[in-house]
Amino acid sequence: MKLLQRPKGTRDILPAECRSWQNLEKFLRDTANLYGFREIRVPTFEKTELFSRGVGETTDVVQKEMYTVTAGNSSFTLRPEGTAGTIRAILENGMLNDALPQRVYYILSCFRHENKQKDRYREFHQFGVEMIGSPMPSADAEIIAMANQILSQLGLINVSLHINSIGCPTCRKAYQEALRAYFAPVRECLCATCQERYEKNPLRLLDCKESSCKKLGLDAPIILDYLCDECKTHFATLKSHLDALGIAYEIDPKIVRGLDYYTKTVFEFVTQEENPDDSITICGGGRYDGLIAELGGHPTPALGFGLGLERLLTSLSKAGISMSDDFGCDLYLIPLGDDATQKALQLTASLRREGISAQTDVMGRGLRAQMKHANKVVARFTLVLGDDELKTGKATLKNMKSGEEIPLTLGDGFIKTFSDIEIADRLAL
RNA sequence: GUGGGUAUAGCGUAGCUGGUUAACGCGUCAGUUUGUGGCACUGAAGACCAUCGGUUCGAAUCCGAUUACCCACCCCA
Repeated sequence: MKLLQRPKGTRDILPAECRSWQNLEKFLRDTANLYGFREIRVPTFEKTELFSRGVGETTDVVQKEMYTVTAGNSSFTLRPEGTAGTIRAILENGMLNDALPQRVYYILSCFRHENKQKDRYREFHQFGVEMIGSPMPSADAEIIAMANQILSQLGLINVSLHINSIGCPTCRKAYQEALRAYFAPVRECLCATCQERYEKNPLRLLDCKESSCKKLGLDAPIILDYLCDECKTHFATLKSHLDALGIAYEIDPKIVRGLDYYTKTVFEFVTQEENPDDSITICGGGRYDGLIAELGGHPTPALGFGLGLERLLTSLSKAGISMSDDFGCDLYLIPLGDDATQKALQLTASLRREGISAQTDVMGRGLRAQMKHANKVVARFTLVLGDDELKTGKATLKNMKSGEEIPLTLGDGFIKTFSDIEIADRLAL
């Protein structure tokens, strides 16, 4: 029985749901193309060190959520996110020697060994884009605009864009000191985890859900006041670009992001819920100007975002937006008897060769049951193939939607005739 | 890793304080007289009541452990 149990935190995406995935993926690919992004496909696993260096040794993702295996003398890890491997591939293949910026996108699954909870899986799917080579705020604006277009074009109204700048290493250091100075007097009053945060990552002190800690943090210094001139200008220009694009945003000094490689701009698209604690991030990203140098490339600015497909799909269905569609077949052939069955096999084969989706009985059902089944699989037309039809070569095509019956002759012109009728019917919709 | 909840046919559920063949809806399959679906009606198949152990004359029902899932913390997509 254990055999029939999938690993914790994984999901089966069944045929009914796959239509939604396919449609969503197609939409994402098309949008990526509009913005000039080309697809890149990278390995599912990489050398472990790529992630510990790229994502950051101190992050939770690296410290306790990686699926790591040792094979031979090497350690490999299933990708916990898409950026590190993508950047590795771009550097390894010398893509930065080509015209900049490089724009790539990917649809892949990521793996994190953490506890399953609402909208979190151990294998989850992500659509991501990376733009490499531009230090300009206009690049930030384009990336954000793209994510924004995706969400709004899908009809997702109740998401809001939160942006922040976490500065460059220089100004972030100054800010961390300021935060420590601010919290130092009340340090004893913080919750246990915040005590740790004080030491390890003061930025996260502002992210605590404990109401007592929230209160203590109300008047805390915010990073935007500590940005260096360059970062400050960058952020201001980005805001003006977003205004010009008519993209609404909210400045949220609390966005920190869990991956170490971010610099300057960070942003999240978050669902709006009645209870703010129920809101969930469906898309997150930002600038990571230091990552490429960290991985051994020439210092090159870059940025991107990741969009969680599971989360996007649940948000869509919550909003009553369906990505699925009716999927059936164009013609269902209903053979009666052995001779007719063989004839139906031949006919469906040639119909399919002409690009017409055709099905026929493979269950040995009777007429009535076959009609029911044709209805079940959403056949647009049915055609009964019995002794009479085989003998006379005359048959009746039935439009399952309208009930209309159209006489036609089997034989050489049959497929062409059917094709014309089918196309006319499709256009009439 | 910590705390709370749930666990009954493919899916969604009922089964009250333990008592003979575990119920219902959806779905599946077959029929409703002869070659035409969607509706309706009739019937059938399908469950060792998560697993293991305990209490008891007797457990889906009570107790314990295990596992899985859900929710919260942490963190994130």
